[in-house]
Amino acid sequence: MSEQKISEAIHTLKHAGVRITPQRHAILEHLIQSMSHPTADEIYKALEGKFPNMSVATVYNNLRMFKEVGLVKELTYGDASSRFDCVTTEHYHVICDLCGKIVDFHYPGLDEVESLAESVTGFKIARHRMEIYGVCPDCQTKH
Amino acid sequence: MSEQKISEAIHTLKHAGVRITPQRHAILEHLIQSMSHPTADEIYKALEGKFPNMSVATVYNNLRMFKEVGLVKELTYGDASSRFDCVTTEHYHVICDLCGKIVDFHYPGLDEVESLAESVTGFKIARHRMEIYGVCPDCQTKH
DNA sequence: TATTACTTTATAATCGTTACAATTAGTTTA
DNA sequence: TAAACTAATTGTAACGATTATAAAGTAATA
Ligand SMILES: [Mn+2]
Ligand SMILES: [Mn+2]
Ligand SMILES: [Zn+2]
Ligand SMILES: [Zn+2]
Repeated sequence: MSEQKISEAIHTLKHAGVRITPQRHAILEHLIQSMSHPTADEIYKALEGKFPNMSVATVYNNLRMFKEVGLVKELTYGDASSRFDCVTTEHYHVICDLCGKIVDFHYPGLDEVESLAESVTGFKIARHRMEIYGVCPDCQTKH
Repeated sequence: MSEQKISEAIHTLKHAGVRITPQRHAILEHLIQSMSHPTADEIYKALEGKFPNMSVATVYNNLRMFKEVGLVKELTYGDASSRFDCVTTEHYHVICDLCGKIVDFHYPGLDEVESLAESVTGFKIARHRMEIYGVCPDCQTKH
């Protein structure tokens, strides 16, 4: 289960010459075990019981670090906070307009879109992002 | 040309019971004639010669208004400012990773992605967003 | 142990955006 | 037309997420 993933991640960090501090370990563990897409502040609040003195800057610092070594991806949205995803394999997200729930959505990739964009615009395309919006099953039943 | 579009937009506004103030007209005109995707601040700066006393709040207020009546769409990005697009027909954007240039990209729409997402997740899908990232022709030649 | 580099912490600063209250301008009513 | 009402603009304060900075703590190394 997630034990496996945590120790892999720690190995990656050690290999990158990064110290495994208690705070760092806890942030990583929370990210992996939560199975969700938490914001920096959600992580901060989730850990304040265990680390009453941890600074919110520590959460941000470490999330940036994790991004740099490829352990997490940042999902950015307009006004709201960024969310962080430790599933770094290619996938999309379906987001509920009402409650904000984010669900992973695996899809074959849109290579043809990229190659068409490349030929039409002359850009050298590197990647794309896509999110799909709607109303989740829970919110549908709640009227 | 854009004259046509401006008068159509003004008609829409009047129909919505909105006064056409000089500031409002200028913001609208700039949006339509610029043929680009300006930020609120870019609009503000572009008009400060003509309206030295205009408040930045006026730009934001009117952009929100335009959005509400469907004249413009807001493109939101992570950290950076929102950009505003007065082409409200369905299209995508190709964005340069180096200079930030935004180019329209028309593509048949991804209805199959939406319907697959709907069946897989149980969401009632309403829409999606997609952006494609790469390096623009200009930035490619500048090495 | 002394030195060094890394990490955390606390807090100030930044930036885009919005809220608010006062003022101005336009519209309707008497 | 004048008064009353409504909409819009302005200037500025506030907000919220994130980053910068400097001081203090901790681990690694010599
Ligand atoms: Mn995900
Ligand atoms: Mn566009
Ligand atoms: Zn929902
Ligand atoms: Zn470019």
